[in-house]
Amino acid sequence: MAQPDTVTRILDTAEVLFAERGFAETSLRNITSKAKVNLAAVNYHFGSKKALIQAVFARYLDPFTERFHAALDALEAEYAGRVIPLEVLLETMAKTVLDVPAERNSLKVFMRLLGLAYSQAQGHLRRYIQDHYGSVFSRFTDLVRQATPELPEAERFWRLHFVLGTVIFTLSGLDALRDIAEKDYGEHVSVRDLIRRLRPVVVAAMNAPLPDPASDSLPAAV
Amino acid sequence: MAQPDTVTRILDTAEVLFAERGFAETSLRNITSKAKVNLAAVNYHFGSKKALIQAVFARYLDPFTERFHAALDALEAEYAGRVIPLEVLLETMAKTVLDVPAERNSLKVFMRLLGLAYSQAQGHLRRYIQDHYGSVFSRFTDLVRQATPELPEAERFWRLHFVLGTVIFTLSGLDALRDIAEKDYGEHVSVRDLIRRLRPVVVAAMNAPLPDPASDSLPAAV
DNA sequence: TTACGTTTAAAACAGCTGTTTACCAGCTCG
DNA sequence: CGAGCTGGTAAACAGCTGTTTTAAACGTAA
Repeated sequence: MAQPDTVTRILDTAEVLFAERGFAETSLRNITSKAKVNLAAVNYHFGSKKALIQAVFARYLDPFTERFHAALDALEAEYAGRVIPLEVLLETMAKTVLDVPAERNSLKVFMRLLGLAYSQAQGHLRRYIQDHYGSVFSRFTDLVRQATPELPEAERFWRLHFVLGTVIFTLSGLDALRDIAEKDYGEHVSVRDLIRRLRPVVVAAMNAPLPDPASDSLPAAV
Repeated sequence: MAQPDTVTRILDTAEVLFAERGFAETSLRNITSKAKVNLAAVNYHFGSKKALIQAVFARYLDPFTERFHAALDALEAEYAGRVIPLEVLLETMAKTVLDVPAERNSLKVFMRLLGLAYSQAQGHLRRYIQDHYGSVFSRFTDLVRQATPELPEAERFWRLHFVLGTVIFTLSGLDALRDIAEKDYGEHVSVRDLIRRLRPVVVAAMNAPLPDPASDSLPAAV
């Protein structure tokens, strides 16, 4: 059995270690020794550790954006100008997210990486993701806007991030939570189980009644 | 006005740097030089970097658990055996969380730390928090159980973590999100604003309809 | 074959990491 | 007085970090 490409071996090993321990806690020597690759190969092929991190993300996000754009194209064609319901939009996103890493059976890794990217407050990664993949997100939020015309602009913005928090937080900490759930409720949950549970919660969150107008601070722009 | 204690100076500086850059990315030399304290002082007073990290958390969590227990005591006395409504429980928790760091005006730091603690998949911190502060959480979930008798055990467990994800995720990434919101919607949000927006969403999420039993509207992959 | 660019290998690089050591100031108490 | 303690200091420790350098092996084309 021919070993995969050196570049591929590095990426495969790096994404697992990054997901397990974080970026700063994973050294290039950890990666290269486990991948059975020479240390210098990383700098030769990727240039730097930062670039390697970005490459790990790109390997997930590039196919994701491509398929998500395609899925949205299909939806817009199907609905032919009519408003796409919110549930359909959310379902489509979930399907695409689940679909992309399925080939490598590594949804867990993907979600952990997203969680890490978010919890890295400052730095190159957030900028990189924003710059390279912000447009897909914009397109999605535009469609969500059309699907929820009754929501004020700012409210929709915040609610989208609320549910984003729920999903990333839950799926990125899945292993730890699953251990607790299994111990306390003797119930083994799969990722698919979890998404089934997430759906009604997310929909309810987006459709929640508007908050009371601010009482102890300036009223929001109405 | 005399400089604060060496121990306090270390803690004050450490919590800010940890919140800004994470634990691994913050060296003891970063902390001690900014705090104008000798490098060895950290190991002298705390023993190790790990212990310093735990001490930073303890300074928030110890007062929090104390007040939260007190607040729950008051609630149980007030309701005298009757079921405490879910909204009241959530409101009480929010108030306590807001109350604790108000003295140092550092709610933001507190939430960032919680987010970091959660995104650290493995390691000492999760164990430490679980061991030292798990009992308050258990008491709270017991009360939530009584307030939501219609929810299956496992469903309630997951929904609590869903909303926990929303809150921690949003508040710990507050600065970045606030910048976007301000730029796009010209609206400045305070933490209190955000909690006002969070309330109906969280309540709706907890009260969402139960998911379809193991339906398969999602493609079967994996 | 020679020649060439690509890929791997091992070693060295300077710099930073957490921790420990040895020492000193100032204090209290016998 | 000196012993003993506490808090603070500078220096050194061994080890790991990302990156670069040097050398060798490789496959392919002339």
